[in-house]
Amino acid sequence: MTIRVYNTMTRQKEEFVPVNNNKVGIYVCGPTVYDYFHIGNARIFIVFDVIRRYLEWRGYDVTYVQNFTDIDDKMIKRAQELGITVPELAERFIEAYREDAGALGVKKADVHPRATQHIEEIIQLIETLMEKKMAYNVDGNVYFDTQAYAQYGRLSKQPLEELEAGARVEVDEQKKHPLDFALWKKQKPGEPAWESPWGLGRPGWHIECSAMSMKYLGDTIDIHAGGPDLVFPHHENEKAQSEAATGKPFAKYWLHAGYLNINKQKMSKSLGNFLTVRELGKEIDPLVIRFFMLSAHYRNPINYSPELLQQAQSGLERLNNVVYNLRHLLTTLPAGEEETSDTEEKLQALQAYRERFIVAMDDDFNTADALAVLFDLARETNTYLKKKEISRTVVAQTLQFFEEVGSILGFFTEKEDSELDERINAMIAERQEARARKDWATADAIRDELVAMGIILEDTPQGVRWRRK
RNA sequence: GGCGACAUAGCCAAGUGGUAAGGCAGAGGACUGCAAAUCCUUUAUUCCCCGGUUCAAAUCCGGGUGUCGCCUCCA
Repeated sequence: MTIRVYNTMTRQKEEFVPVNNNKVGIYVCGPTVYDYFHIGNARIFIVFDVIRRYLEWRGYDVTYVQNFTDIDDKMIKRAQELGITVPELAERFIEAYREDAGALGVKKADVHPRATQHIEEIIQLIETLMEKKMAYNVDGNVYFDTQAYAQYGRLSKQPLEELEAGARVEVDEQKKHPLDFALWKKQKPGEPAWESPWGLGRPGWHIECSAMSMKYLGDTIDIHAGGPDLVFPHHENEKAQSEAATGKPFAKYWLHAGYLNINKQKMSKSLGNFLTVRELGKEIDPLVIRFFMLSAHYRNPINYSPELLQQAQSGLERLNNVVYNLRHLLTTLPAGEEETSDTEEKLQALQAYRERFIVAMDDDFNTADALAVLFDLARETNTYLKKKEISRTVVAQTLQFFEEVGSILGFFTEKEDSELDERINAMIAERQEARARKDWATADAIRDELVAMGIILEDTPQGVRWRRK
């Protein structure tokens, strides 16, 4: 079986074949660290985190790079507003990124390069472009010459004439062509700047990704990913400058997720209609946000509303419950019941679920379909757990499967907090005694007390089970 | 003006030629001391509309309508 991915470049699904055998290089355009990121940004981090984990699970040796843009106009402006330096600003929000992304279950990238730590590489790349006459310097500002690169516009499928006609960009008299973009920006008074062959200045936005991508992943990477609004001009420009410099394809597959909308409008900083993970995470388990994102295909637009998040929470709880139940049963099921008459049949059924999961994910990472497979298995498992004879082997392997796919999707990790367990168990024992003598009032009082502590009790044929929240 | 995406039940959502997955919510039932969790039943003769191709279309083609996005910093 092979994985198929939708490539923005060709506008169709293609068979996924890495450039170098088993090695896969992925570069995802990361955040500009001038503020907390919002749930629209979060979608990108989550979606490509899952794609990364899935490729790893499928046996690829993945190197995952996600940058931090720590110098640009917005950084400078925000630092001034807050009365701190640009590096201080960057530090603050990189730390915030780590916390928020971590809460969402997003793994750290193998490398999180920062633009300001790669000025040398950026300058070298610009020099290469100057030597090749693909860039020109006007009084300390260096621009990429889009007219010198024949393929410009191919990624975004934008005819050059139309881009020009529709351009509402303010005319920069220095540029030879309106579409030309800055590789190096001359320092303005009070701005951070670095030495360069063209004088003091700072890198343009697009060039940092090219330079860092090449440094960590080579001239041609397998997957270059980002938000849909990066297709043009950011990725188009990255592609142009990179390929102009190396003469090689920059990325084999271009992946772009869909928007996260709110009230049917794109959520964005500039529209001011955004909701940060930091804020929302106070009201709801951030993993619910993650589940919500994965409940639709990553390329489709999804609309945010509190009601939909509520739906997602219910759905995730259903899956969490079956995993809780399996874990609980594994601790209470007596030894010596490894197999029952239908063990073989159940294990085969489990194998079929595994295959369905793979088919779904192989098809352009269809997490919505993959979750449906888990819901089907959840129903079958719940039914099985009501039976008189339960095979320990089936329980263990079903749990193992849930935990395995959980490690791809980012769910079902066991939370440990043993310090409370003892007290909870004592209260449960006390309640059981009350129940034994049919003292329902005491039993219910203890249960209410536990609920107040965030513990939910369930009386099951296999004993009392408790879980958090 | 150019380019593009999307339109499936009350809500969310998969499905790209073979006769509508899954989740949430609702209703009824089972289980339970009561709950919780769970299970069963139930909710689209139909996939925005109109044509066409085909034995067969939600799926392909043409036209239309609607919503959104990109073309400017944005994930």
